[in-house]
Amino acid sequence: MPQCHIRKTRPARAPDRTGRRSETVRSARKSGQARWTRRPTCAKRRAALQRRRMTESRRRARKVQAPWRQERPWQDKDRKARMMASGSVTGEAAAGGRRVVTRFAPSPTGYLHIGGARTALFNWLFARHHGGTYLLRIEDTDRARSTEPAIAAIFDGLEWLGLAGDEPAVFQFARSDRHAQVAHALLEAGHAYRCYLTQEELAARRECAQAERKPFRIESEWRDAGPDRWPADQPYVVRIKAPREGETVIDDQVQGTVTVRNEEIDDFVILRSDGTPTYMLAVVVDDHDMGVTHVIRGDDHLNNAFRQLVIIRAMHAIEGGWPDPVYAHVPLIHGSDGAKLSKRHGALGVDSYRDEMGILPEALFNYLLRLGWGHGDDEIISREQAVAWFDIAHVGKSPSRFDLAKLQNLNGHYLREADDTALAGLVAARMAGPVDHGLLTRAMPVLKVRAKDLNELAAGAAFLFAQRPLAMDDKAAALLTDDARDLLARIAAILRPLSDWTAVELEASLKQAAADWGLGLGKLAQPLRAALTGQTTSPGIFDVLDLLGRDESLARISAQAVPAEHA
RNA sequence: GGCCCCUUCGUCUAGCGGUCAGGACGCGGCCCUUUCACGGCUGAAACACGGGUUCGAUUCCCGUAGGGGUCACCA
Repeated sequence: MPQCHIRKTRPARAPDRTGRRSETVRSARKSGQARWTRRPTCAKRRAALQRRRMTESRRRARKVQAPWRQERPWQDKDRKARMMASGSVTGEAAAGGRRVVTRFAPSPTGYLHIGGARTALFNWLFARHHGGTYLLRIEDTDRARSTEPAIAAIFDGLEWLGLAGDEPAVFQFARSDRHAQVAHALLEAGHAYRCYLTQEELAARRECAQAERKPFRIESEWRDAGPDRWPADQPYVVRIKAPREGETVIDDQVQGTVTVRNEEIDDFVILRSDGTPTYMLAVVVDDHDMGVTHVIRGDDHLNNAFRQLVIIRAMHAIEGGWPDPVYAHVPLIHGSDGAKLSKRHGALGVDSYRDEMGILPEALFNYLLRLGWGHGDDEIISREQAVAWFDIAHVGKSPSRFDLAKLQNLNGHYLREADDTALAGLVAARMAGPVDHGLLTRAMPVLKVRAKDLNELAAGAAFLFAQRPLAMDDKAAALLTDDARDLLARIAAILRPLSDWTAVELEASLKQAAADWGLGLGKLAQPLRAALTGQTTSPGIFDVLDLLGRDESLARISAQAVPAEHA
């Protein structure tokens, strides 16, 4: 009984949320009315406006009669009936009792960018939360733009974030026969037609419409042409027959109820003149064949959803078993200046965050999760918590900006939490010379608290493996005055006979020395730090001494020490 | 331009008719401290605007302004 797709289980979000979302203000009439006041003499416009007003008041009435804050929509028989009558509704179809299947479907045009990564994350999370399946599909039908390295980069990035698919990825290009098969089924059933319009003709019409300042919509005269009129040996595309009356409404899990008049949807191409499928056809067929129940993607696809639904419903009419998927169109991520994310403002591939910026996957995961989704006041959210808490209902409707500072802050947190051995391995790869892993690992606890990315961590660790004579930075050099050098000589004399070279022991004797000399500990610590690390910032000085060990420490101190009498 | 969507501190967000509008990043101050961090405390900082509905709107409705998306034989 494939026709029954009414959801029997509780929906992903609470009914009251549904209500609020569904009552979202639509601005459908805005422009229409504005135009009306400006151009009152156009009868055609007046008629159109009238139509729109009627649909609007009908909608309003529907809202009043259906207080779905309290009632579950699918229990409201009137509402359901109204919706059936008024056209169609998606959202309550699909997944009725079925296992959740989501998918991430990037096109391999270079790298996995940050917006795509978040889409993948939401799909993964949603599937995990519902105990469903998360699939991957590479949309490589654009042969010119799809390359092996690009595909590898996407898998690589996903894996790094822990978002690899549950099954081997589907490659769209390999399925073009199946896509064409569906197109032909549509053709045979009369839901699609051969269109012999050339691209030149189309371009001319488009221009013409533009000249008259009228909206352009393809209206092919081939829509109803029978085989008797088909020109022989002429190339043709296959266009879907989109409905021309009524409206289509999508009950989007993020955007709420979105309604589009069917006259806005044109007869788009599903099969090119060379027989290859278009994206619009391919997604629909693949999603169906892969059993995708929930389509979670960027809201730049919201308009496409209405087109895709045309195909889905036509196929459902032909063979059944093509339920509307549940849609969730997630707002896009913008750059720090609010404009569309571009390479300039951090729309880098996730590999850049990993390789160049030294970001940990946990940090990016957490950051991306919080970008557009919230769970009360929670900021630090683990993978497990994310799976337990994630829901579409709390995905925001407005686009968000990418904030590098916050990502780095989060990264600092996960750095501090990270395992020292693992971290040492990561840092070692970023160090110039050879490193002692044992030493690096021992130093990690005091190093990682003062870094917010792996590069800073590597920079902070550099002193451990520096060769003498130590390079001094400007501030450190300025610190090593004659007085300071004399002090270093005296410190060396105190330290050299020490039997126990431990942080505790060192601290005790240096504090004693400072007291004996009537100096603050800082007076000793800063020159010592400069001599030992070549810098003015480092972990605690006793830790540095301890880490470096007796011989290396004394050697570095002696290298800078000059007793006063010799100065 | 048509269509669609969005609008709470600079940024990410909580908020579901009555809150001192909460948290986080960033920014300022203080504490801790040998430096730098970490940590703790603390301060400045927001409901785009205009109309309704209501005893009462950040919250519901309408509009204005601004922002975004989309309009291919690209995906």
